[in-house]
Amino acid sequence: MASSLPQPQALQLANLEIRPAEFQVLVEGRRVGFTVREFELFSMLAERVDSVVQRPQIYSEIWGGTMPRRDRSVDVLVRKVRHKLELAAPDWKYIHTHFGIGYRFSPEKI
Amino acid sequence: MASSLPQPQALQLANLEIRPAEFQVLVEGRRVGFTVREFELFSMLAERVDSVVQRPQIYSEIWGGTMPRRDRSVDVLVRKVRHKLELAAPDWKYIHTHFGIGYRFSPEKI
DNA sequence: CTGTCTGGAGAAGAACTGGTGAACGCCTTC
DNA sequence: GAAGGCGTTCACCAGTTCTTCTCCAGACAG
Repeated sequence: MASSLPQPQALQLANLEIRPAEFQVLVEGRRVGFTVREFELFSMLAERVDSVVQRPQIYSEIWGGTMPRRDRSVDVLVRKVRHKLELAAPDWKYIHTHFGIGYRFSPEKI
Repeated sequence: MASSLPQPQALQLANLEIRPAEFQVLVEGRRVGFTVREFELFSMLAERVDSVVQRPQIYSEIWGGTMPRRDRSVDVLVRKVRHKLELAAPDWKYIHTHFGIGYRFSPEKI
């Protein structure tokens, strides 16, 4: 029957298809396979394309509360997200580091 | 929101024939033998091929209301559906788990 | 060039989610 | 009223994910 589509809002961004309702991201049809946490990070950065998001802000949006000094959770999560994106799209770069500040999401083909 | 009545004749999907009017599914001619509940789960996933359906959504569509925390009804039902499908088509995989999210229906031959 | 600080990378243990088999209760049927 | 089918619940186990730790490379200041 299919009176309505499964994903009312699927976003397109560069070569990515983002399906918030499913916690899924597809690169040129291939499923990236983020976990829930990873998807949260990905989508919060993707919502702010091209702007640098500060580390403590990322922390508070995903974990809630204030980021403890010396906490590395954000870095580790960024690494995992980068890794999975690279597996799915080896010649693209999405998350850029801004030293001492935070991260910026900008899809760039190498 | 129980969708039960308006089903046309048989649908074909991969090696499956779905007969909504009879609550039955056939794999290459063999009857899978779902119960009503099992068929409900099967068909709600099958209607959304290739998209991940969240666990609570499955629950509310089949049982109605909100899924209680810790509830395992969906898992158990998925297992039964998987089991019967496997008996009927041992070298096919239909229902895929997305950890922490839900399930996705995509017929795949092994 | 050297020292210091920030982030990248890999790995181990903890915590959590889902898989699985079985028991239980409710109906229906014989 | 006994038996079987069905749906639900429970308990235990396995696999996945999250957190944390340690070590290393790169950036920046002096």
